[in-house]
Amino acid sequence: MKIGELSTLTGCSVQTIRYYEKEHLLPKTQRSEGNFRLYDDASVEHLLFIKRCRSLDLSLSEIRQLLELRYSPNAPCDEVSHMLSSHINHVRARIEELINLEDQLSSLLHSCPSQGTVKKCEILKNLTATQKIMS
Amino acid sequence: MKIGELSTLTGCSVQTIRYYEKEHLLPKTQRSEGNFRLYDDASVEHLLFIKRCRSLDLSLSEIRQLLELRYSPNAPCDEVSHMLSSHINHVRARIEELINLEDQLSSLLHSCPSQGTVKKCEILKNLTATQKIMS
DNA sequence: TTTAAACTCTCTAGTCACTATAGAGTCAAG
DNA sequence: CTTGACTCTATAGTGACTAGAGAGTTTAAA
Repeated sequence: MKIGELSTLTGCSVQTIRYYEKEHLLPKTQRSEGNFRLYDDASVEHLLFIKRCRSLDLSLSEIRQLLELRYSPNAPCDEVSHMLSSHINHVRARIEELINLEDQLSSLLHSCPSQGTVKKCEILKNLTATQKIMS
Repeated sequence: MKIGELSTLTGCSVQTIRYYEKEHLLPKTQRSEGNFRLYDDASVEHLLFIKRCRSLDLSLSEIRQLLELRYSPNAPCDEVSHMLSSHINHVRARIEELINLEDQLSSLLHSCPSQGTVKKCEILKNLTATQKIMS
């Protein structure tokens, strides 16, 4: 199959597929006489693996490592779970940050009744000088 | 004061300050005879305003809008709170996404006892084919 | 007075994971 | 034989910086 079909089968855009090849996440494929890339079912599976990893917010370099492991059946499995758990830690930390952020933003929003002019806006005042926001 | 002092007073790197100027978040300053940028207390305050907004994850273009409002004392204050609340919505949505992600990652991690080799690794298996992960 | 260190300047390129073009070539159907 | 859909490579753009080169300026010590 050509790149367009691979694209519709996997939901990855054509440019993304070419980009993954350039980044060595997909191996270089055979080419047709007219220099079109040719793929097979294994390519679909391979690309779906990548896509699934991306949907879990793994970086391309993490995915590169996973792909290497994937094709090294006798490597110890620790590395996989280790990578995953450190990734989970990142996600958790980010959630904490965002929850904190949401708190601050809410306080800020409620500090102004949102009537009148900018001159008296408590939001802008709070943004200006203080590090603490009164709620 | 010169850019280095502004940098230490605000905690913004020198490059960042120059970048903000280029992006019109900071006005162009006076220059010394030797072409060094010269700042005053108002610059410190201005930059701290930007920094505070950045710490709330507002984009530079949002901050540009806020800065404009800040110097338009008679503008209605609605715009400020409107921007803020739509930003809060973004943050909340992102939190939801990440919590979902964390669930998936945890399930995935627990699907493998993390002993033995890659060949039998349930994580890689789950990443490969299925869209659902068994927990 | 010299000179070395510390600072500043502009300009350019790199980061990440794509996305969007331009301009050219290939292929199948009508 | 031409039209349209597809593909190719190469390049530039995104956001918010960061890092570096290579040059000029200032300040302090020797």
